[in-house]
Amino acid sequence: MGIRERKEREKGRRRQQIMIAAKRVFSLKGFNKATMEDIANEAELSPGTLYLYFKNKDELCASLSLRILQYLNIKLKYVSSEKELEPEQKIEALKEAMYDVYEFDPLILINMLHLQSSEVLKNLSSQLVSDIKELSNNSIETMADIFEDGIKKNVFIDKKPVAFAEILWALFSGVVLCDESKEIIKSNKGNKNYLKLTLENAFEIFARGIKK
Amino acid sequence: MGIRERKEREKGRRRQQIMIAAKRVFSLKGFNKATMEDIANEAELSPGTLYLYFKNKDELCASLSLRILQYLNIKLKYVSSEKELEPEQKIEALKEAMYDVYEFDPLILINMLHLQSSEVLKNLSSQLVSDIKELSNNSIETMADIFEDGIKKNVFIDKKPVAFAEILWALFSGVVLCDESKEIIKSNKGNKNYLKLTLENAFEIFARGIKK
Amino acid sequence: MGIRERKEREKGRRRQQIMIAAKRVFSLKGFNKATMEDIANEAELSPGTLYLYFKNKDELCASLSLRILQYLNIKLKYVSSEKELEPEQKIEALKEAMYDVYEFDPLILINMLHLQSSEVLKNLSSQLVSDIKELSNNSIETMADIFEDGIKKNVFIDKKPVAFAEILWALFSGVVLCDESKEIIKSNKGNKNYLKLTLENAFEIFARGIKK
Amino acid sequence: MGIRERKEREKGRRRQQIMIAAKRVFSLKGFNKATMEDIANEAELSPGTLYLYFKNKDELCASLSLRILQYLNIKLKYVSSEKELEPEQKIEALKEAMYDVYEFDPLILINMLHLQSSEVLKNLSSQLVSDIKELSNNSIETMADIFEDGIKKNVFIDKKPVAFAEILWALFSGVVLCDESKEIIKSNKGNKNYLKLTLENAFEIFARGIKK
DNA sequence: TATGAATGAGCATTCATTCAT
DNA sequence: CATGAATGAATGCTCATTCAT
Repeated sequence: MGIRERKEREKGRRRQQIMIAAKRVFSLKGFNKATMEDIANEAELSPGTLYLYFKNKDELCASLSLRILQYLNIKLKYVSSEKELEPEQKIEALKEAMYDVYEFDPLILINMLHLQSSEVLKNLSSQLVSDIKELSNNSIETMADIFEDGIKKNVFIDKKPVAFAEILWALFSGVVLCDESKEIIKSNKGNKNYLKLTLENAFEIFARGIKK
Repeated sequence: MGIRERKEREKGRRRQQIMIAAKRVFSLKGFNKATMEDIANEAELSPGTLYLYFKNKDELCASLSLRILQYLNIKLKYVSSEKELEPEQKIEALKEAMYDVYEFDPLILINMLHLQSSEVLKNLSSQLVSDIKELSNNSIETMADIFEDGIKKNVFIDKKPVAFAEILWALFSGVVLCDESKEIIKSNKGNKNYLKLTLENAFEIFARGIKK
Repeated sequence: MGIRERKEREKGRRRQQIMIAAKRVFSLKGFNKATMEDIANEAELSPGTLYLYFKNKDELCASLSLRILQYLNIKLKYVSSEKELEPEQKIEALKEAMYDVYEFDPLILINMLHLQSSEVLKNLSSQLVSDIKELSNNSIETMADIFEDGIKKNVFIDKKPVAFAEILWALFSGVVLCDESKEIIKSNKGNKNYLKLTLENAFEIFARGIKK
Repeated sequence: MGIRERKEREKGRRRQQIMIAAKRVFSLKGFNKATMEDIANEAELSPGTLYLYFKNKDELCASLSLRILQYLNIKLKYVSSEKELEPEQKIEALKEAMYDVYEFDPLILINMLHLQSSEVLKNLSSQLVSDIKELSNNSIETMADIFEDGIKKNVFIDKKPVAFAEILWALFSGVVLCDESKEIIKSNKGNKNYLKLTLENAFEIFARGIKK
């Protein structure tokens, strides 16, 4: 292992250390009332050091979201690739994966919501923004794939895999989608109905589930 | 109508005016980056005036949540009381009600999430906190009633009405519940599993919905 | 006098109050070591109040330069307009004017130099930058006019009025010129020789002055 | 050459390398906005290394001034010692020398001005302070000598050699003198009129220069 | 010697809140 | 009631300087 490599790894460790501390402090005090000094104390580092690893407070927060997305993505990819599982088993595995994610970071929803503000996005590096968007899309697609598989094998009903993926997604990070609708609105090609449609799809699924 | 009454009504109008402005600003900048001055400008009032109608910024935010809860509650009560509707029609009406709520204030989710922070709760008057809790409970109960009705009439399967109510609730304001779990955790009588259970219930319902 | 007018005047007074305090503190500690809190204390105001009247520290400093330029400009305009003065008397008046300016604010040179940094210019409102440039140019032109007048009346030698104006100027605010050369360099139309030329002109004048 | 000597020379080289980098960075960003890290990057060294060669940032800056003063001093001494030159040729040579200095480091004026702050002087080693003062005085004296020479030979008018030296000096480093007046003011033995006198002298010379 | 990660004091700036008018 | 100028505590962030390697 070269020196460069070791340093890179060391740097990664520090970032983790800070993010874990941040997670603890955010969950205790909320994003706003948590100060960088709080986080530094929790990480047993000095305030200045935080800025060696994160450009600013918003970027630290967004990195927490990126981290959970990466974790989710790995889990989903793994479930999707398990060839020998039956569709229903895959759904079961998916369910477990989602639980895992929640266990890993119960704050996921709040973190994702915090990204919603365009004022926050201004403070993020474009790299980070595009990473988050890419992982979000990947996750939705992988979830959809899992359902597609069930449909192909005639175990699931048709038409709703994406809706299902989305309602799951909405539960965890609804706002990322919301953010995309904003862009659609901006570009004058769409309207505010995205979340409404998601809810509508969810209702249809619910409706089937509760009927005898 | 006495003078006192008229003044009371006038005061209510001003509060509405401010809340509408706050909603617009929050949706644009997010709760944290929105300043009281922004809101005052949007409301065409001076910053000082805001404090004649709301104790502080957190209470203004919480009042937005209370407002949407009141709106939701009226809608739900109305659906529940429609004796002549069949259970499936009631679900359909419920669905429309939820859409209405979303149309009325798409920010509901974020507002509710913001209440989660115990640091925020400290700043609220106990009156406001209890109002919100009461309306939250009423809404869940009314939703549950609607499903109960269907179960009694043998249109819906048994056991899941509350689960259904909760998943809906989770979609809109899950975090208020989450906040309660926090209190449970604090009092050392419970654990973090509330949202997990909600998700679990949701999965079961989903699972039925997608099976042939 | 309308209310608006009175407020405008009041605002101007506050700006003066702050600038006078800033001048005192800057002269005592230098621009960098002077803190906004120092200035606030000196002005018997709170730090926040400073930002109601000046966008940031750099803009407060630049405003000091603008202020002295305005003072200089008035003095010069007055000297230039005195029809009944002989050229030599005008030069004498100009000399007194320059002394006055120096008495008014001995820090002028340092303030002007501080503007030199492009990093500082970034922090200034474009309005302020253009005001400063305009007044600088006006001052040079008015000085040149005074010498022109002497030349026309065959009291002064030809060709050097602008050079003379510039050498005076260089003594007081050389860097503003320097800054303009920077722009010339940027636009690839010029080179770094502006100050050199100024010196060269000065030398020619000096040379004449010291010869028998 | 001994090892000690070679090391000393090596050390001098490093100091030069750093000062050259500092000069570049200062000219780009100004003294205040330039960071030690900027300078280290420009010098392709690490920040820590800078402190092996300079006690602190202020001392690095002052060393730049010292360097230019040394350069100037050598040039002046050489001009002064050229016995075979006529006074007017010496002035011409002096002029060239000043141009050279300006070419060598156009930032000289700003560097000198920065030394003005008594807060800066506190951070300098007394050795460095006395070196700068000595070289400053030497330079003025050498310039004065050059003019004296012309006066003795009846080529220049009497009385103004020091004034001329000072006006030149004021153009380049006026503030070092200014700084001395400050000390005089501090010790309650003098007043603020030094620069005023300098200007007055300059005016007299100018006045002669522009008359027919 | 050289490094560069870590430091932490210091500071500019913000903004919820107040209060004299 | 309404104002909005003033407040000043709070905090994000910087950067000269240090020190273990």
